[in-house]
Amino acid sequence: MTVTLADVAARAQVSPATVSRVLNGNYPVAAATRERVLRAVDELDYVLNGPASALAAATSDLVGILVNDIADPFFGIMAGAIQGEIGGPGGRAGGERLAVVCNTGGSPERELTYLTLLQRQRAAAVVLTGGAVEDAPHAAAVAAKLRKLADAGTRVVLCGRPPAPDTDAVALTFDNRGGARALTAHLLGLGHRRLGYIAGPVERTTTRHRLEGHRAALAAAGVEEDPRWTVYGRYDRQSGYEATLELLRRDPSLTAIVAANDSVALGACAALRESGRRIPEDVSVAGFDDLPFSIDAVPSLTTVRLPLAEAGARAGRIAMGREEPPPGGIASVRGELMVRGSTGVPRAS
Amino acid sequence: MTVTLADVAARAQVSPATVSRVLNGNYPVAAATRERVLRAVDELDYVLNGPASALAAATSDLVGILVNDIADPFFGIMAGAIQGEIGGPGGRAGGERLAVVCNTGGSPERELTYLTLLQRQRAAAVVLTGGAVEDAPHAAAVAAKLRKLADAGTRVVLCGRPPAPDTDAVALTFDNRGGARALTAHLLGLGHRRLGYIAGPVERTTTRHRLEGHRAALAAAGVEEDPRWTVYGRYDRQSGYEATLELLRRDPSLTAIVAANDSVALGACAALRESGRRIPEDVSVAGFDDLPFSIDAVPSLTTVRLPLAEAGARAGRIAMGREEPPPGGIASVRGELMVRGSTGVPRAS
DNA sequence: CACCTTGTAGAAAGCGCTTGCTACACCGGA
DNA sequence: TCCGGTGTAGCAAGCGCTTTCTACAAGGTG
Repeated sequence: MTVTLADVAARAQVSPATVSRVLNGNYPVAAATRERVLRAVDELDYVLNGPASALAAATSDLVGILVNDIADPFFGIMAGAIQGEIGGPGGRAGGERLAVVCNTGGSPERELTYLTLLQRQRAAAVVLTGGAVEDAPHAAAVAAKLRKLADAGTRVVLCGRPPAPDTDAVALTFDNRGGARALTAHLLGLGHRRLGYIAGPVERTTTRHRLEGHRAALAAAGVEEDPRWTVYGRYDRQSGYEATLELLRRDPSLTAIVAANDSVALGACAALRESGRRIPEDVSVAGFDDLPFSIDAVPSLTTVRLPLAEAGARAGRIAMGREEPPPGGIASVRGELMVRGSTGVPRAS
Repeated sequence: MTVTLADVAARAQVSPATVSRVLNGNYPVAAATRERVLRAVDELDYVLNGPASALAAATSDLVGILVNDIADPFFGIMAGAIQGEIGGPGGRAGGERLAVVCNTGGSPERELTYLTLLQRQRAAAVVLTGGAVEDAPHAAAVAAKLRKLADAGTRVVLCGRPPAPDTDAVALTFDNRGGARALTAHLLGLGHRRLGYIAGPVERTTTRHRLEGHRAALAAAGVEEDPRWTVYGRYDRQSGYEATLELLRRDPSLTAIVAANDSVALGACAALRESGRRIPEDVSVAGFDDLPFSIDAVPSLTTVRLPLAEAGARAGRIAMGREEPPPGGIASVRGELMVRGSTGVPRAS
């Protein structure tokens, strides 16, 4: 059998209650007694029974982190930063929490199921990252879940995700619109007038916001947009590759391609190169996020840097109650335009 | 208050035991009764109390996945694949498990702490990914933990990690040595004789194995190695950048650089380019892993493809008991040499 | 010296669920 | 009619911990 609290108590010649108190450090215990207990714990190699403890205390030390795609560094970086603050190991004494990353794969059902699972585990906090799915019933279901979680005492934080109305979830949103607008404005400033846009999945808020920013910039500059210039895809490299070929087929005279994110931009570069076009002499390319590899693209990628790690860390701290939530529970995190080699003045047409 | 089993039982006019049995589906319950219970569950919006359930049943539905760096796609891809098989949501009915990814940051202490945390939660299975740290005391501590976990009924699987002796953990190892050897042999075949090697952190098994493979290839070709040609670093881009500068300083006549992994190789490319060298005309570069972005490097990266997703999926299935472990509990997974544009014949010196 | 603090430790009542065992119908066969 | 299945459901005993309440000793105070 495994060692229990009672075994430790017997060995240390104290009551189980005392052992529990020593372990939790939330009650005065005489130094000598504590010593004895700790020695017994050590000798017996005792490990607390998490479920039992959670049941009795009606709280758990689990913190859930939901991500759309764990293989995507965008989420990996945020998750890492969040987890770093949650502490898990390495955190401040006693407050050892198990930060768990759940991969929804962008599927609404999985998202809900994971939330239920976390609710079932009575998680201490939940952090949802990345764009939400814009499906009314699903959004409502998620909001209801979040409300229920909050009611049960779980702290809910959204990181890089739009606020959830009717929920007291704290939201740290990325200013996707603003970033996209600045990016496209940069391109327009260089003289581009025929810009292709490779969007992400239609139903994602991130997709919509970035596209809106792009269009706002066009509108502000008085550039009329051709509907053929927008293609929807996924947030991965291959999607960028395919979408670019499609874009070129529709209008070979495009002088710039704005991608939904850096991975997509990389795919776009590959497609352009294969079609014999030079970057940026023939076509400029821009991404979004500024993931680590973007600077190593050739030419290096013009993009919008999102402070993924910083935002994640902050979300983590808020989830742990170690930092005040922003006023109103909502904060917008701005991106920074990184102008690099992949964008330049358009070729004289 | 939250809804409990008893509330559901009252509502459905049955005993708590019956409700439990309906929910777990491990005992015959009359269809009509089941119906009634399920309706009550639905109406009350009941969510099982995980800790209580785990305590009573002495098992939990948690599965832990330990990774060295969650922001690194190498781990992200594996973790995603493992999680996909673990099921979490989307898995087969009833078997809903919470697959949790824990980020050790490559720190031995964190690794141990996470293992303890998982042991505390009475995890159903644990998958450790990536290279282990080669520190005798630490290795022993981990082995002891793994043994204890196994004793407690937790299935332990190592994925992309060398077998742990004296442990009945199933191991799916990557053939780093063989892959590295093939890679360097390729370079030697092209005519290179002066090859720089950028290794990972010294204490990692992965680092050692890849380096050994590299040296084995050199030895087999009768090429004498200069100690100055090896530099140790981290597994990230910046490390590759810095190490390359160091390598060039030590010996500007190198005609090829073999990197510990693709990220490092990317950093190496950047450094070479900045120093005015062309790839592969002046210097060939090779990576390892074949992460998604490697094919988009310019020129695209010669590397060794590791079947990350496949291995992860297999590890996940084994962890779930849905696939037989390999004979002897150990399987070696081979990499595949991907020859691409970043390697070529050396310049005529 | 009685009395109240203060500091420590134990007794015991759960926390919400699972499950072995028991109980009760109801059925067909003897 | 009696009896041994067979199919369902309930009882109740925990699972291993936390925490309230109580107990007691020691020390200070009037």
